[in-house]
Amino acid sequence: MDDQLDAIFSALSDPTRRAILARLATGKATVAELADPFELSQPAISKHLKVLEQAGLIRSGREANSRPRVLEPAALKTIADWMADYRRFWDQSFDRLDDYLSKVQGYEND
Amino acid sequence: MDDQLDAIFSALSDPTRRAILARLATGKATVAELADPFELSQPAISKHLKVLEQAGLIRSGREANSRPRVLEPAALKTIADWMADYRRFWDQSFDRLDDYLSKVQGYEND
DNA sequence: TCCATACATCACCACATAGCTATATAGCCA
DNA sequence: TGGCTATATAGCTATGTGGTGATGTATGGA
Repeated sequence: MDDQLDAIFSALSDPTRRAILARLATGKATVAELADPFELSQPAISKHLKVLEQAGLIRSGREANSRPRVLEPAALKTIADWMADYRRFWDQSFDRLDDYLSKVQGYEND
Repeated sequence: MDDQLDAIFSALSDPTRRAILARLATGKATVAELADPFELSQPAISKHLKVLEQAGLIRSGREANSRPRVLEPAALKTIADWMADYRRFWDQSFDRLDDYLSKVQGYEND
């Protein structure tokens, strides 16, 4: 799971890849559609997509002869969980809300 | 600010650096203390610390002839803010809580 | 069957990164 | 001043990453 964090953070460290995720947040897209905003070659985009897919941030589908990508949000939850340990450092009010929610939702309280 | 995200995500993509942050979450520490758990040379640790510092994730102090590091949580908030755009994809209940808090805090004065 | 489309993969290059050892620098103390 | 401690920097090597153009592969249609 350390490896997973490595892969996810590393994938997110590139602005092209973050832009691709932002596009996929609006819905699935083909490789050509994802490549369109960039001045990069198609193989370069395919490489970025491979990095994102291996990090678990996106998935590939198959429709006719295109391979549309979709966002895979679970991977982002992985880093949100990692960050939870640090949240208290930057946002105490967040902690208060979290406490409130735990109680409301009936989660256990430690 | 894209550069900042690059630097932060890139810094977090290394398990040694994440372990260093975890240690610093328990309080400030000298380079020697931070290096202790690892089988790496002292210069290797100093390099990692430089990466973390340039990403804004830690700060250096000065005490006698040591240079203790402390956590700098604001940088983590930067990526939390980036992730906020995606939170709806993995946790709808989180959204509900967030709405609740915005309202509650809208009537508070802190 | 043959061609076009959409994409993946290959082979290569330039540069960045992580590690090492050796050495430099800064503060403290005798 | 000289020496000890703590840490940074320099110089080197090996490997990883991001880009390219060329080529391979799968699907759909004429």
